[in-house]
This record gives sequence, C-alpha cells and structure tokens, in this order.
Amino acid sequence: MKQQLTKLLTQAISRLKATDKIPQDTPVDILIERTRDQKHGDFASNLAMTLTKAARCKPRDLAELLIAELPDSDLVEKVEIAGPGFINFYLGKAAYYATVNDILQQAGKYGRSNLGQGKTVQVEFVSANPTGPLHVGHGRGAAYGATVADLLEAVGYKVHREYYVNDAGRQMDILAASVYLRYLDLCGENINFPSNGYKGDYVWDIGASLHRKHADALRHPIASVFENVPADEPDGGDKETHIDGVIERVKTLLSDAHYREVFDAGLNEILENIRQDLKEFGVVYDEWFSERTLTETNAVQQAIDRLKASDKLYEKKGAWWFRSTDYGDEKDRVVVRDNGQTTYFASDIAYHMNKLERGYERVIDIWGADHHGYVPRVKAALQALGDDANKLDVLLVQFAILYRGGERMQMSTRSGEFVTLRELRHEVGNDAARFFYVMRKCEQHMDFDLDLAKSQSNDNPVYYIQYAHARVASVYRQLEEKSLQWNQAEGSANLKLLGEPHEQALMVNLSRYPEILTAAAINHEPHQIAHYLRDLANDFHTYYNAHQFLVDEPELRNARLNLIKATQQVLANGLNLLGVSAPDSM
RNA sequence: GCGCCCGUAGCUCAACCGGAUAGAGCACCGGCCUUCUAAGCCGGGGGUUGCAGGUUCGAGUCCUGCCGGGCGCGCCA
Repeated sequence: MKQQLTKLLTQAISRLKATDKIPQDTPVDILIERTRDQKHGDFASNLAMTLTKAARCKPRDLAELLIAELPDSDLVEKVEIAGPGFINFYLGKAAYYATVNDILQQAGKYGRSNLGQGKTVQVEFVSANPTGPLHVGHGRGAAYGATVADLLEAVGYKVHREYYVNDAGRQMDILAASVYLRYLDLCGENINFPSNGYKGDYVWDIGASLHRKHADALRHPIASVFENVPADEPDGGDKETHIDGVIERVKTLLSDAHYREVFDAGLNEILENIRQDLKEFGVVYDEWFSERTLTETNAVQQAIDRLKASDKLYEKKGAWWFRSTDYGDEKDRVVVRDNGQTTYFASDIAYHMNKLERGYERVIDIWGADHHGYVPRVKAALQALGDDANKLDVLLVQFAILYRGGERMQMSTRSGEFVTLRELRHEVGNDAARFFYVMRKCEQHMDFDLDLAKSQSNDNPVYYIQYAHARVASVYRQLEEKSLQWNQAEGSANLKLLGEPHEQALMVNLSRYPEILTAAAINHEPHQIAHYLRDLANDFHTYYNAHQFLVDEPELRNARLNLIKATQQVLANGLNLLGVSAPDSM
C-alpha cells in the first residue's frame, strides 16, 4: 500500500516540477508513514513540510498544490491537509478487503518479498568457544541470530548460516588439560586441580568416557605432570603460568596422537552437545567452520603474507604488528607473537578474508557486546587487504543478565557455575525462551528474571499470541461440530459485511504485516515482529469477545471466517519467523 | 583516563531514515463466563523521556557538556 501511495505522490511532484512550482533540481525523498491516530487517516506524508524551503512556499499551501496534482486512485477515498502541513490519506474499505483475500491466497508467503533480490548474505552467530555448554548469554545470540537470518531470507536474501568453531588456541588446550586431569583422577591419581582449569561437571564426563575407552593406557604419574610447573595461585603463584605449565607437561608426556585424542574428545563431545542444544532450540546451521582448518590450509599464513607484502605489518620486540591505527583503531595489534605463534586475531583476519572470498555480497557477524572493541580492528584488516569493509556488518548483542531470587547469577564458564541454555529451555520452554530473547532490541541490556519467567509463565506474551492462534482453530472445530462448512468464496464475496470497528481495526493491522516484516528485516530488529504480533493478537481477542463468529446468516458467517482465518495465518507466519510454534489448541 | 552501548510510568520495555495528544505488558483498583477456550475482554489511576544547553516549522530521537549504569581497553580467546 505504501508503495502505491508513493507512486501517486511521485507523479504529483513531477507535475509540479513541470510547471516550475518546484525547482526542477529539487531532490525529493518521499516518506509515507502509518498514522498513529485513526483521526489522521491511514497514511500520512510530511512531504510538503520537507519541501517548504525549496518551493519557497508555506507547507500547507504546498500541500494543497500537491493534492491538486494527485492522480485519482480507487485505493484512496479522501485526502486531507492537517496540522502543520501533513498530507493525510484515507483509504477506501476495498483496500482492506483485498488484504484479507491476499492473505488467504498467499498463505505462508504473505508478507514475504523479494527486496533482497537473491543477494547472498552470510550470518555468523553464537560461535561460542567449544569449552563448555552454551549458557543463557549465548541463548540470546542464538535466538537473535537465527531470527535475523530468517527475516533476511523472508525478504528475498539468500542466507548462509554459519558457526565459527574456535577449535584452536589456548582455551582449547586448557580444556584438554582439564579433561586429562579428570581422567587421571579416575585412574586413581590424586589431583590438585588447577584454579584456572575448567571445573564443570561435563569435564568429568568427558574424562570418564576417555577412561572407559582407554582404561589406564594414557596414565602418567601425577608428580610427573606437575614436574617443574610453576605454583598455582593458592600457593602464591600465578594461575595463568601454572596452567600453561601444566599444558606443556601434558603435551610432553603424551604422544602427539594421544594429546590430539584427549583434545578432540573434549572438542567433539562439547561441540556435539552445542549442536544438539541449538537444534532443539530450532537453530540450525548451513556450516560449522573450523578455525583449525585455517591454519591447516595455510590461510592464516597467506593472510599474514599479504599484509606483509603491502607493508601493513611491522616488527617490534620480536612480534609482528598490524598497523590498524592507520584505519582508525586505537592501537596497532599483534598478529604474530614473539614466540612465533599467530594470535586469534590473525585467524580472524584469515576467516573474514575467507568469507569475502567465498563471494558473499553481505556478511553479518553477531557478537556479544563485550567484543565491541574488536570491531575496528577486523574492519581495518579487511580494508588493509583491499576488501570492502562496508560489506561487513557487526551486530552487537548486549548481555542477558540472569536473576534468580533477586540475585544476579554468575555466568563464568570456567567456574562451571552458570545456567545453561538447556536448563533455561527446560525451565521456561523453547517457545517462551525464543520469544523472550527477541522481544527487546539487541542493544538493550536484558534482565532475565528466572523466577518471573517460571512462576508467571501464563502471563508470558508468547502464550497470549499462541492463544489467539489456537482460538481460531477452535472456532473451526466448533464449526465442524455444528455440521457447518466454511465457504471461502462466499466469505470473500461478502467481506463488505465486515463493517464493525473491531473488524476494521483487525484488517488495518493485518495489512501492516508486510511493512513490519520488511522493516524488521532490513533493520535487523526481530522485536518489531514480536510487538506487532502482540498487537495483532490483542485485536483478535477484542474482536472475539465482542462478536460471535458462527452466526446464522451464512454470508456474514463466512466473511468472518475469512477474516479470522487470515488473522490466524498472519499470526502463524510471524510466530514461525520467530521460531515459535503456533499450536491449534492450548 | 579513553572508547562503545544504555538511561522513557512503581517494574520490564515500545515509539517506523526527526512528525501530530510519548504507548503496551506486569503490578494496583473496579466490572464481564447459560453463548465459538476467562491463558480472554472492558474501564481506571499513573510521565518535566537522567540534567543543562544547542540545531529547526517540529526533538524521546540529531549535536555539545555533565550525571548515573553496563561493557571493553593483553604478544588471552
């Protein structure tokens, strides 16, 4: 509808330009908005006000000129000037009857578009280190990322969903060492577990499966594992150097193959756990991209060489630094340490280079907000490599802070004291969790009160929306029990009988859905869908209470059945985009 | 100290590239089940949009400076 009105205004403008009422070269950006208040009609444009200066004319006078040049349209019933110079459009009822028919015809496709024209976009999200189960913080990234991806797909982009697996680096070595120590414990060794190791129960489990498979074959005396290792923190030492020392010893004692086996036991079990967890949450990926393959295929070295060749790196104190300050970063960043090892950042440069080499026209990274300082250096690297950094969008998701009993809960993976995503899902359900996570803008901090979500789950807006969907299904069950049938054609022919204010309001809201979906997709704002659905459900419940649908007159009955079927369809479409089920009974 | 995000009703949040009288839910008060599911509906009270300036026809929204909260500032990942 917006598009059609825009077309009308465009024609009016060009006619005014032709008569020099408006200078020919005036740039015109037509903005049409839904009105907030029915008194102002259905749509409004501020065009006359924005063109005031160029036309040297009062807004209201200009608005009058515009309206005079507006072509006729059967869509528009009335046009008025209001306030400081708004042009208000009042649509004829036929426009809304058409909406109901559209919805029933297009069904699951209603609201979708081809705005993206099949352009490829990669969405990378969650990408949590496989050092432990996903916690509730990751859950927000998962729900948000999955929905953003689905939204983009709904408006015509070709979407590739990807999880970047950090299966290399020090954190993974710490995990491997932790697993090995738990294994030794099960072999009967007496372990003083490092304060910086991973202490979660899942590490015990992995150690146990290792022990089931190898029995004592990988066992070494604990004394040799801690031989010459610097003291741990409780003993007056440093926990970082202590754990690094332990890792060194474990690597020395075990053969490469055995170390790799311990390492992979941890990695694979945790990754499988994450994969399953996300799948149950309705989050699936096209690709799990391994950081390790970047090293193995020499991609990291190639990226470094490329930067070196164009003088974007320099050597200082034995390390190689990237000149990210040349691109606006706060300081230069190390890519190769003085010990010869490449940094995580080096892998990330190679990874992002790889993303663009794969030909995506747009790349979206969804990160936790704590990584925001990282954005400038990644964009800097892309620029330095001669890529277009504007192809990359980094969306930062603020933390979800979990409260239980009014107390803020710790979410440290290392300590093993955290609420997992799985626990949350089991506690409040997948639907509620998915919905809650995307109810707020991603840059909003989120307070997630577990007690509230659990004890008052009936007040959860997701049930309110699902209930509206189920109620429609129930009406159709009643219809069947009364041995009546829904005649859609008859309903369609009698939509003009839907003159009640509740019916009008419902139809107006149904017609908004495509606009909401478009806006939510291009702005990466799933919460717009969530709020819209709440609104639509409200319109339906109000209507439901005010009027009987299964009336005796078949014309009116079928018209109403068409309307509520259309409503149910839009509710289902929206819920589906959010990864929330649309049940037929509750 | 520097950088990024946030500050809107008692609480949690909306407000469509700046638009008309800033809106919902929860909580609170009062009504509605003999009729398609009361997980619902109707009505009510609730606001100096953190503070102070600025930009303009118009500012919750943009700019500057403060105040308050979160996060980040490693040859960790």
